[in-house]
Amino acid sequence: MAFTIKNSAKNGNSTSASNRVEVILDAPTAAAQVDGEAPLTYLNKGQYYTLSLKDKTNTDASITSTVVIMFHDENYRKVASNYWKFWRTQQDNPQQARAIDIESSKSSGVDDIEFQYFDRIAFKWRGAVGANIVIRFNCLSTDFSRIKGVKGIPLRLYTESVASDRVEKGYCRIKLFRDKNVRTKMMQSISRDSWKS
Amino acid sequence: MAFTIKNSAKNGNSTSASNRVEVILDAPTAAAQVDGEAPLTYLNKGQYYTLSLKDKTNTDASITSTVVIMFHDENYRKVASNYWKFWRTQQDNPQQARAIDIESSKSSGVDDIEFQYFDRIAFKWRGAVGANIVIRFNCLSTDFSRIKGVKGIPLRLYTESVASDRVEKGYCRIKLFRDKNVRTKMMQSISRDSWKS
DNA sequence: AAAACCGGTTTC
DNA sequence: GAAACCGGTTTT
Repeated sequence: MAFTIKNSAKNGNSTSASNRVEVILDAPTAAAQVDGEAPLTYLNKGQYYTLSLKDKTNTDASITSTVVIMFHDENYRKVASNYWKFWRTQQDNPQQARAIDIESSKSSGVDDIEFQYFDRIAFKWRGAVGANIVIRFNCLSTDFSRIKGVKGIPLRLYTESVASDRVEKGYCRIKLFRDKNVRTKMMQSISRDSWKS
Repeated sequence: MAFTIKNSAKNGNSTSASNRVEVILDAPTAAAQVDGEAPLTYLNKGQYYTLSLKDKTNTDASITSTVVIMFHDENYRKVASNYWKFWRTQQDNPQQARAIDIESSKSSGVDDIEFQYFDRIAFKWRGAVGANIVIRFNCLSTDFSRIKGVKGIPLRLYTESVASDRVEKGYCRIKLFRDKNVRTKMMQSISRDSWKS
Protein backbone atom coordinates (compact mmCIF):
# COMPACT_ATOMS: atom_id res chain seq x y z
CA MET A 1 0.00 0.00 0.00
CA ALA A 2 2.87 2.32 -0.67
CA PHE A 3 2.07 5.80 -1.71
CA THR A 4 4.48 8.44 -2.79
CA ILE A 5 4.96 12.07 -2.16
CA LYS A 6 6.47 13.45 -5.31
CA ASN A 7 8.89 16.20 -5.91
CA SER A 8 6.61 18.76 -7.43
CA ALA A 9 7.66 21.06 -10.21
CA LYS A 10 6.58 23.98 -8.06
CA ASN A 11 9.59 26.15 -7.68
CA GLY A 12 10.83 28.31 -4.86
CA ASN A 13 14.07 30.15 -5.29
CA SER A 14 15.86 27.85 -7.67
CA THR A 15 17.59 29.49 -10.56
CA SER A 16 16.30 27.04 -13.07
CA ALA A 17 12.72 26.60 -14.10
CA SER A 18 12.69 22.82 -13.84
CA ASN A 19 14.40 20.30 -11.64
CA ARG A 20 16.79 17.73 -12.82
CA VAL A 21 16.70 15.67 -9.66
CA GLU A 22 13.44 14.15 -8.56
CA VAL A 23 13.05 13.15 -4.93
CA ILE A 24 10.30 10.88 -3.70
CA LEU A 25 9.56 10.00 -0.12
CA ASP A 26 7.81 6.67 -0.03
CA ALA A 27 5.68 7.02 3.03
CA PRO A 28 3.38 4.01 3.32
CA THR A 29 1.29 5.39 6.11
CA ALA A 30 1.55 9.07 5.58
CA ALA A 31 -1.28 11.46 5.01
CA ALA A 32 -1.48 15.14 4.59
CA GLN A 33 -3.63 17.86 5.96
CA VAL A 34 -4.17 21.30 4.60
CA ASP A 35 -4.18 24.01 7.20
CA GLY A 36 -3.68 26.66 4.65
CA GLU A 37 -0.05 25.82 5.25
CA ALA A 38 2.30 23.35 3.67
CA PRO A 39 1.08 19.76 3.52
CA LEU A 40 2.11 17.67 6.48
CA THR A 41 3.31 14.10 6.33
CA TYR A 42 3.05 11.97 9.45
CA LEU A 43 5.91 9.60 10.05
CA ASN A 44 6.78 7.23 12.85
CA LYS A 45 9.99 7.36 14.81
CA GLY A 46 12.16 4.32 14.22
CA GLN A 47 10.29 3.19 11.14
CA TYR A 48 11.99 2.72 7.79
CA TYR A 49 11.12 4.98 4.90
CA THR A 50 12.51 4.92 1.40
CA LEU A 51 13.72 8.05 -0.30
CA SER A 52 14.21 7.66 -4.07
CA LEU A 53 16.38 9.93 -6.12
CA LYS A 54 16.28 10.09 -9.90
CA ASP A 55 18.04 12.14 -12.50
CA LYS A 56 15.32 13.06 -14.93
CA THR A 57 17.91 13.75 -17.61
CA ASN A 58 19.43 10.33 -17.06
CA THR A 59 22.89 11.78 -17.38
CA ASP A 60 25.59 9.36 -16.34
CA ALA A 61 27.22 11.67 -13.83
CA SER A 62 28.04 11.45 -10.15
CA ILE A 63 25.63 13.36 -7.99
CA THR A 64 26.23 14.22 -4.35
CA SER A 65 23.15 14.48 -2.19
CA THR A 66 22.60 15.40 1.42
CA VAL A 67 19.48 14.55 3.40
CA VAL A 68 18.85 16.70 6.45
CA ILE A 69 16.30 16.69 9.23
CA MET A 70 15.60 20.21 10.49
CA PHE A 71 12.85 22.42 11.83
CA HIS A 72 10.33 23.53 9.30
CA ASP A 73 9.57 26.94 10.72
CA GLU A 74 12.09 29.68 10.39
CA ASN A 75 11.61 30.79 13.99
CA TYR A 76 12.56 27.37 15.24
CA ARG A 77 15.48 27.11 12.87
CA LYS A 78 16.90 30.33 14.27
CA VAL A 79 17.43 28.69 17.63
CA ALA A 80 17.73 25.14 16.35
CA SER A 81 20.97 24.50 18.19
CA ASN A 82 19.22 25.01 21.51
CA TYR A 83 16.47 22.57 20.65
CA TRP A 84 18.91 19.95 19.43
CA LYS A 85 21.07 20.47 22.47
CA PHE A 86 18.09 19.70 24.65
CA TRP A 87 17.19 16.71 22.50
CA ARG A 88 20.70 15.42 22.88
CA THR A 89 20.57 15.53 26.65
CA GLN A 90 17.46 13.36 26.60
CA GLN A 91 19.12 10.64 24.53
CA ASP A 92 20.71 7.55 25.96
CA ASN A 93 24.05 8.32 24.36
CA PRO A 94 24.17 12.06 23.79
CA GLN A 95 27.62 11.76 22.24
CA GLN A 96 26.72 9.51 19.35
CA ALA A 97 23.04 10.26 19.09
CA ARG A 98 21.82 10.69 15.54
CA ALA A 99 18.54 12.30 14.51
CA ILE A 100 18.51 10.56 11.14
CA ASP A 101 20.02 7.27 10.10
CA ILE A 102 20.44 5.37 6.88
CA GLU A 103 20.05 1.62 6.62
CA SER A 104 22.86 0.83 4.23
CA SER A 105 21.94 -2.80 3.72
CA LYS A 106 18.49 -1.84 2.46
CA SER A 107 19.67 1.06 0.38
CA SER A 108 20.87 0.77 -3.21
CA GLY A 109 22.81 2.83 -5.70
CA VAL A 110 24.64 4.84 -3.05
CA ASP A 111 28.36 5.31 -2.41
CA ASP A 112 30.57 7.10 0.05
CA ILE A 113 27.95 7.53 2.72
CA GLU A 114 29.00 10.11 5.29
CA PHE A 115 27.66 10.59 8.79
CA GLN A 116 29.58 13.70 9.54
CA TYR A 117 26.72 15.41 11.38
CA PHE A 118 24.01 14.04 13.63
CA ASP A 119 21.22 15.57 11.59
CA ARG A 120 22.23 14.62 8.06
CA ILE A 121 23.46 12.00 5.66
CA ALA A 122 25.60 12.68 2.63
CA PHE A 123 26.24 10.25 -0.21
CA LYS A 124 27.00 9.91 -3.91
CA TRP A 125 24.95 8.23 -6.59
CA ARG A 126 24.90 7.99 -10.36
CA GLY A 127 22.37 9.90 -12.36
CA ALA A 128 21.92 7.13 -14.89
CA VAL A 129 21.12 4.60 -12.18
CA GLY A 130 19.29 6.52 -9.47
CA ALA A 131 19.34 5.79 -5.76
CA ASN A 132 17.06 4.36 -3.14
CA ILE A 133 18.00 5.10 0.42
CA VAL A 134 16.21 3.68 3.39
CA ILE A 135 16.19 6.12 6.26
CA ARG A 136 14.96 6.21 9.81
CA PHE A 137 14.36 9.02 12.27
CA ASN A 138 15.37 8.86 15.91
CA CYS A 139 13.48 11.87 17.15
CA LEU A 140 9.92 12.88 17.88
CA SER A 141 8.33 16.22 17.13
CA THR A 142 7.63 16.37 20.86
CA ASP A 143 11.23 15.66 21.85
CA PHE A 144 12.28 19.29 21.92
CA SER A 145 10.48 20.21 25.11
CA ARG A 146 9.89 18.45 28.40
CA ILE A 147 6.45 20.01 28.65
CA LYS A 148 3.73 17.40 28.57
CA GLY A 149 0.58 17.78 26.56
CA VAL A 150 1.80 20.15 23.88
CA LYS A 151 1.77 19.87 20.12
CA GLY A 152 4.82 18.51 18.38
CA ILE A 153 7.02 20.80 16.32
CA PRO A 154 6.73 20.46 12.54
CA LEU A 155 9.98 19.29 11.01
CA ARG A 156 11.42 19.40 7.55
CA LEU A 157 13.10 16.67 5.57
CA TYR A 158 15.44 18.60 3.37
CA THR A 159 17.55 17.47 0.42
CA GLU A 160 20.34 19.16 -1.39
CA SER A 161 21.81 17.63 -4.51
CA VAL A 162 24.89 18.78 -6.38
CA ALA A 163 24.99 17.75 -10.03
CA SER A 164 27.32 19.35 -12.55
CA ASP A 165 28.02 22.34 -10.30
CA ARG A 166 24.33 22.96 -9.96
CA VAL A 167 22.63 22.78 -6.58
CA GLU A 168 19.04 21.59 -6.28
CA LYS A 169 17.15 21.88 -3.04
CA GLY A 170 13.89 20.37 -1.91
CA TYR A 171 12.00 19.57 1.24
CA CYS A 172 8.98 18.02 2.78
CA ARG A 173 7.09 19.09 5.92
CA ILE A 174 6.78 16.23 8.37
CA LYS A 175 5.78 15.42 11.90
CA LEU A 176 7.31 12.54 13.80
CA PHE A 177 5.19 10.46 16.15
CA ARG A 178 5.91 7.80 18.64
CA ASP A 179 3.62 5.07 17.43
CA LYS A 180 5.20 2.10 15.78
CA ASN A 181 1.96 1.59 13.95
CA VAL A 182 0.04 3.78 11.63
CA ARG A 183 -1.22 6.82 13.40
CA THR A 184 -4.76 6.37 12.25
CA LYS A 185 -6.07 9.01 14.59
CA MET A 186 -5.24 11.87 12.35
CA MET A 187 -5.15 10.23 8.96
CA GLN A 188 -7.45 12.23 6.81
CA SER A 189 -6.57 12.42 3.19
CA ILE A 190 -3.86 11.45 0.78
CA SER A 191 -2.07 14.21 -0.99
CA ARG A 192 0.59 14.26 -3.61
CA ASP A 193 3.23 16.74 -4.61
CA SER A 194 4.14 17.73 -1.10
CA TRP A 195 7.81 17.69 -1.92
CA LYS A 196 8.77 21.25 -2.65
CA SER A 197 11.77 22.49 -4.54
CA MET B 1 -16.98 25.81 50.27
CA ALA B 2 -14.36 24.26 52.46
CA PHE B 3 -14.67 20.63 53.25
CA THR B 4 -12.52 18.62 55.58
CA ILE B 5 -10.91 15.25 55.55
CA LYS B 6 -10.85 14.10 59.13
CA ASN B 7 -8.41 11.99 60.99
CA SER B 8 -10.45 8.86 61.32
CA ALA B 9 -10.43 6.65 64.38
CA LYS B 10 -9.62 3.75 62.10
CA ASN B 11 -6.40 2.32 63.39
CA GLY B 12 -3.51 0.68 61.68
CA ASN B 13 -0.56 -0.30 63.77
CA SER B 14 -0.80 2.27 66.49
CA THR B 15 -0.34 1.01 70.01
CA SER B 16 -3.24 2.92 71.41
CA ALA B 17 -6.85 2.43 70.58
CA SER B 18 -7.64 6.10 70.13
CA ASN B 19 -5.68 9.11 68.99
CA ARG B 20 -4.93 12.11 71.02
CA VAL B 21 -3.93 14.27 68.09
CA GLU B 22 -6.49 14.99 65.43
CA VAL B 23 -5.28 16.10 62.03
CA ILE B 24 -7.53 17.67 59.45
CA LEU B 25 -6.61 18.57 55.90
CA ASP B 26 -8.85 21.34 54.71
CA ALA B 27 -9.03 20.64 51.02
CA PRO B 28 -11.55 22.98 49.39
CA THR B 29 -11.62 21.28 46.06
CA ALA B 30 -10.74 17.77 46.91
CA ALA B 31 -12.78 14.72 46.19
CA ALA B 32 -12.22 11.08 46.75
CA GLN B 33 -12.61 7.99 44.69
CA VAL B 34 -12.88 4.44 45.85
CA ASP B 35 -10.91 1.97 43.78
CA GLY B 36 -11.11 -0.60 46.48
CA GLU B 37 -8.00 1.20 47.66
CA ALA B 38 -7.44 4.07 50.01
CA PRO B 39 -9.43 7.22 49.27
CA LEU B 40 -7.63 9.70 47.08
CA THR B 41 -7.61 13.43 47.53
CA TYR B 42 -6.84 15.64 44.55
CA LEU B 43 -4.74 18.69 45.27
CA ASN B 44 -3.24 21.38 43.11
CA LYS B 45 0.43 22.19 42.97
CA GLY B 46 1.17 25.64 44.34
CA GLN B 47 -2.19 26.06 46.02
CA TYR B 48 -2.53 26.72 49.73
CA TYR B 49 -4.11 24.13 51.99
CA THR B 50 -4.69 24.29 55.70
CA LEU B 51 -3.71 21.47 58.00
CA SER B 52 -5.27 21.72 61.46
CA LEU B 53 -3.89 19.95 64.49
CA LYS B 54 -5.79 19.54 67.70
CA ASP B 55 -5.10 17.84 70.98
CA LYS B 56 -8.34 16.11 71.81
CA THR B 57 -7.32 15.93 75.46
CA ASN B 58 -6.66 19.67 75.47
CA THR B 59 -3.55 19.11 77.57
CA ASP B 60 -1.39 22.20 77.81
CA ALA B 61 1.78 20.54 76.61
CA SER B 62 4.23 21.17 73.80
CA ILE B 63 3.76 18.87 70.88
CA THR B 64 6.26 18.41 68.08
CA SER B 65 4.82 17.52 64.71
CA THR B 66 6.38 16.73 61.37
CA VAL B 67 4.53 16.91 58.06
CA VAL B 68 6.05 14.89 55.24
CA ILE B 69 5.29 14.44 51.56
CA MET B 70 6.21 10.93 50.39
CA PHE B 71 5.14 8.19 48.03
CA HIS B 72 2.05 6.33 49.05
CA ASP B 73 2.99 2.93 47.69
CA GLU B 74 5.64 0.89 49.39
CA ASN B 75 7.28 -0.06 46.11
CA TYR B 76 7.81 3.57 45.25
CA ARG B 77 9.02 4.38 48.73
CA LYS B 78 11.72 1.75 48.44
CA VAL B 79 13.38 3.68 45.65
CA ALA B 80 12.11 7.10 46.68
CA SER B 81 15.55 8.66 46.65
CA ASN B 82 15.87 7.95 42.94
CA TYR B 83 12.54 9.55 42.16
CA TRP B 84 13.31 12.59 44.24
CA LYS B 85 16.74 12.86 42.71
CA PHE B 86 15.12 12.99 39.29
CA TRP B 87 12.57 15.50 40.50
CA ARG B 88 15.36 17.66 41.81
CA THR B 89 17.15 17.77 38.47
CA GLN B 90 13.99 19.09 36.84
CA GLN B 91 13.64 21.99 39.26
CA ASP B 92 14.87 25.47 38.63
CA ASN B 93 17.09 25.46 41.70
CA PRO B 94 17.86 21.83 42.50
CA GLN B 95 19.87 22.88 45.51
CA GLN B 96 17.16 24.64 47.43
CA ALA B 97 14.13 22.99 45.89
CA ARG B 98 11.48 22.01 48.41
CA ALA B 99 8.64 19.57 47.80
CA ILE B 100 6.53 21.02 50.58
CA ASP B 101 6.45 24.53 51.99
CA ILE B 102 4.72 26.24 54.84
CA GLU B 103 3.34 29.74 54.62
CA SER B 104 4.32 31.06 58.04
CA SER B 105 2.39 34.27 57.77
CA LYS B 106 -0.87 32.43 57.25
CA SER B 107 -0.18 29.77 59.84
CA SER B 108 -1.00 30.12 63.52
CA GLY B 109 -0.10 28.45 66.78
CA VAL B 110 3.23 27.17 65.52
CA ASP B 111 6.76 27.70 66.82
CA ASP B 112 10.26 26.67 65.89
CA ILE B 113 9.49 25.78 62.31
CA GLU B 114 12.28 23.72 60.80
CA PHE B 115 13.03 23.15 57.13
CA GLN B 116 15.78 20.67 57.63
CA TYR B 117 14.73 18.41 54.76
CA PHE B 118 13.24 19.21 51.38
CA ASP B 119 10.28 16.90 51.88
CA ARG B 120 9.13 17.84 55.36
CA ILE B 121 8.33 20.53 57.87
CA ALA B 122 8.77 20.20 61.62
CA PHE B 123 7.31 22.52 64.21
CA LYS B 124 6.05 22.81 67.78
CA TRP B 125 2.60 23.74 68.99
CA ARG B 126 0.63 23.74 72.23
CA GLY B 127 -2.01 21.12 72.85
CA ALA B 128 -4.30 23.52 74.63
CA VAL B 129 -4.24 25.92 71.68
CA GLY B 130 -3.97 23.77 68.58
CA ALA B 131 -2.28 24.73 65.32
CA ASN B 132 -3.25 25.71 61.82
CA ILE B 133 -0.53 25.44 59.25
CA VAL B 134 -0.93 26.57 55.69
CA ILE B 135 1.08 24.40 53.34
CA ARG B 136 1.82 24.23 49.66
CA PHE B 137 3.24 21.54 47.43
CA ASN B 138 5.83 22.19 44.78
CA CYS B 139 5.62 18.89 42.98
CA LEU B 140 3.27 17.05 40.65
CA SER B 141 2.40 13.39 40.75
CA THR B 142 3.71 13.32 37.19
CA ASP B 143 7.00 14.98 38.06
CA PHE B 144 8.84 11.75 38.76
CA SER B 145 9.14 10.61 35.18
CA ARG B 146 9.79 12.36 31.91
CA ILE B 147 7.47 10.00 30.10
CA LYS B 148 4.51 11.81 28.65
CA GLY B 149 0.97 10.52 28.89
CA VAL B 150 1.28 8.36 31.98
CA LYS B 151 -0.67 8.39 35.20
CA GLY B 152 0.68 10.36 38.12
CA ILE B 153 2.07 8.58 41.14
CA PRO B 154 -0.12 8.58 44.27
CA LEU B 155 1.55 10.44 47.10
CA ARG B 156 1.08 10.46 50.83
CA LEU B 157 0.80 13.39 53.17
CA TYR B 158 2.16 11.97 56.37
CA THR B 159 2.19 13.41 59.89
CA GLU B 160 4.05 12.35 62.96
CA SER B 161 3.35 13.99 66.30
CA VAL B 162 5.30 13.54 69.50
CA ALA B 163 3.31 14.32 72.65
CA SER B 164 4.42 13.18 76.09
CA ASP B 165 6.87 10.66 74.68
CA ARG B 166 4.13 9.13 72.61
CA VAL B 167 4.32 9.10 68.81
CA GLU B 168 1.18 9.35 66.72
CA LYS B 169 1.27 8.82 63.00
CA GLY B 170 -1.27 9.53 60.34
CA TYR B 171 -1.50 10.02 56.62
CA CYS B 172 -3.67 10.86 53.66
CA ARG B 173 -3.41 9.55 50.09
CA ILE B 174 -3.18 12.40 47.61
CA LYS B 175 -2.49 13.17 44.01
CA LEU B 176 -1.00 16.45 42.90
CA PHE B 177 -2.14 18.06 39.68
CA ARG B 178 -1.00 20.98 37.65
CA ASP B 179 -4.18 22.93 37.37
CA LYS B 180 -4.37 26.11 39.32
CA ASN B 181 -8.10 25.68 39.32
CA VAL B 182 -10.32 22.92 40.51
CA ARG B 183 -9.73 19.76 38.57
CA THR B 184 -13.39 19.22 37.91
CA LYS B 185 -12.69 16.51 35.42
CA MET B 186 -12.35 13.81 38.00
CA MET B 187 -14.36 15.20 40.84
CA GLN B 188 -16.86 12.56 41.73
CA SER B 189 -17.87 12.41 45.34
CA ILE B 190 -17.04 13.88 48.68
CA SER B 191 -15.70 11.57 51.29
CA ARG B 192 -14.72 12.03 54.88
CA ASP B 193 -12.43 10.20 57.22
CA SER B 194 -9.70 9.64 54.68
CA TRP B 195 -7.04 10.56 57.18
CA LYS B 196 -5.67 7.33 58.51
CA SER B 197 -3.77 6.74 61.72
C1' DA C 1 -5.38 -2.61 15.15
C1' DA C 2 -8.56 0.15 17.45
C1' DA C 3 -10.22 2.53 21.27
C1' DA C 4 -9.91 4.26 25.80
C1' DC C 5 -7.11 6.53 29.16
C1' DC C 6 -4.22 10.20 31.11
C1' DG C 7 -3.26 14.70 32.47
C1' DG C 8 -0.95 18.92 30.93
C1' DT C 9 -2.15 22.57 27.59
C1' DT C 10 -4.89 25.49 24.93
C1' DT C 11 -9.07 27.56 23.48
C1' DC C 12 -13.54 29.45 24.17
C1' DG D 1 -14.35 28.05 34.53
C1' DA D 2 -15.60 24.55 31.11
C1' DA D 3 -14.54 22.05 27.18
C1' DA D 4 -11.65 20.74 23.51
C1' DC D 5 -7.06 19.54 22.10
C1' DC D 6 -2.74 16.89 22.06
C1' DG D 7 -0.13 12.89 21.63
C1' DG D 8 2.13 9.30 24.43
C1' DT D 9 0.45 5.25 26.98
C1' DT D 10 -2.40 1.52 28.16
C1' DT D 11 -6.00 -1.63 27.41
C1' DT D 12 -8.80 -4.66 24.70
